[in-house]
Amino acid sequence: MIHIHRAAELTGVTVRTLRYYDKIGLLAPASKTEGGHRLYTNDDIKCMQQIQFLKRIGFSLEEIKKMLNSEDWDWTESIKDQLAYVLKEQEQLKQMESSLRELVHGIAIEGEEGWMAAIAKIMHLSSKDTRLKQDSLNSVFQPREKKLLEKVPSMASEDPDSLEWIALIGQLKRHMGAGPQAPRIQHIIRRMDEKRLENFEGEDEFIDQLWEIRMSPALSEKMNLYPMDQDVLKFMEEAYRIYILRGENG
Amino acid sequence: MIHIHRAAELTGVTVRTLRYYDKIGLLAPASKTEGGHRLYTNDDIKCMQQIQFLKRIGFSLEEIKKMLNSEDWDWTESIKDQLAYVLKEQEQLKQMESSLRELVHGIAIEGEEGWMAAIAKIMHLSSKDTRLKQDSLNSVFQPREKKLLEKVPSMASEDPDSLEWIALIGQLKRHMGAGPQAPRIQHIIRRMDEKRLENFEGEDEFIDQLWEIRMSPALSEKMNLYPMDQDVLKFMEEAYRIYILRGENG
DNA sequence: TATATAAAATGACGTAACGTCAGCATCAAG
DNA sequence: CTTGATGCTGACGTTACGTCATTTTATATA
Repeated sequence: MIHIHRAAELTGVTVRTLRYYDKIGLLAPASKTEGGHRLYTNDDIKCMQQIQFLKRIGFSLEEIKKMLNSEDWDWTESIKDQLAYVLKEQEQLKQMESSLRELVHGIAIEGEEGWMAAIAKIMHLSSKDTRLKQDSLNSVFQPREKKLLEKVPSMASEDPDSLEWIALIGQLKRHMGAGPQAPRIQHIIRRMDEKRLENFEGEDEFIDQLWEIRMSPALSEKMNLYPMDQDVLKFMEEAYRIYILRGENG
Repeated sequence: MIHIHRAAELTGVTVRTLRYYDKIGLLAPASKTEGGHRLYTNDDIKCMQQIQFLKRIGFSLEEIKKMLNSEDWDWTESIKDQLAYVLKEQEQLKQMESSLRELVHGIAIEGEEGWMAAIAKIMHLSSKDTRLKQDSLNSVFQPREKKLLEKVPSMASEDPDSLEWIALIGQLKRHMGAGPQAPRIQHIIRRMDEKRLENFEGEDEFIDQLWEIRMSPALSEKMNLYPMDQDVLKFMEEAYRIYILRGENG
């Protein structure tokens, strides 16, 4: 005979929870004192732990009650249902995660002041009509080039290559104040050039086309490329010019 | 001037929701008629869509209200928090999923009558030790070095420098197959070395210490550093050795 | 202008799983 | 018999609305 405080300790829940479960008829203690104090047995504790488990895998108290009460319960069915539900929840959370990462990347590059713009941009992208994006994509590129386009950094991606593009652009923006010939900037540019060669080798006319798109913010946004400010682009061009010149001379 | 039914259509929520948001002070319509009918403007609709977005990524109405009201809000902080929360939820759901799958398996083997036994087995797996972490951090580093530690890439970090570290490690891992002397690898290593000099100049013994921690996966994980596999570390050391040698010779 | 009808308003109650507080009863020890 | 610790019940609060029930307003037609 265990009183309620000890039972709460043993099962890891609060006293209130035990009383609540008693009240809703989920788990009544084996006996009570004359004064009405609840007295739990070891079996009650075990039952409680089972309830905790079923709760952890996502069943509601109402469902658990039904399961424990009815003798012949279709376990396979409810477990399958629950599995489907859990999988759906995971999908949703993944979407949330990707939206949040977009926001993180957006703010990292645009600075905190640009959050409103960042949200506006992302809102546009994550609106339910994904077909518009496909349409504009189809209108500009041929099938062969669409495969290449997948290698271009899109904001939501976690893949290391895309991630570094975003990181490099962010650093470029952050250190713009040092001027285009600063070593730190030149290192970034060199790294960008390396990556350009590695990822898009021999596809120069494709790159050119892409470049033009980036110069038009509206089009870039439609196509889900990471939007870059005009001043960053100008700065980048300038730094790149210097990089090429040094390469030719030294 | 749009009345409430149309506004509900445009934003994809119910009429009740709009009235509710008005009541709790989250979004009041721009004006009302004499009789008290709510009249929304286009700006109201846009605001509503922003609210919908913030809701979709998991913020509560209370949080959204605070965000929209206060002018200077720490977006990075709340977004980071939210991301952490979402990731934690995903972890939980994954655990649920695996438990559910085990249950399916268990019932398939034991038969429906054995479900009690199946649950008992699986219950064993779910213990909960989440202590430590701050402790281990305090025990290894002095205060001065903890400040430096903040510059080290942690998994939840959003700033471009940290992001690139993660991206570089990811790429290293991905292209390990090419061997340590491949140009692509050597470029990554060079970039890492540049960043090391830029971010941690003159803190060599700290770097060494960090390196040791990274060699111990358990400790590294506890401290929330980006987890690196042993083989990646070995590979990186080898590639770095080659990089240094080439620098000395050429 | 009177009326029929659609649409809008407010208010109350319900949800899931408890937390928190108030006020009173009971238990074990001294 | 007192006292302090513990337990009891009941009520209200939480989130983001859904679902009535009742009443008021807006608009179109006769």
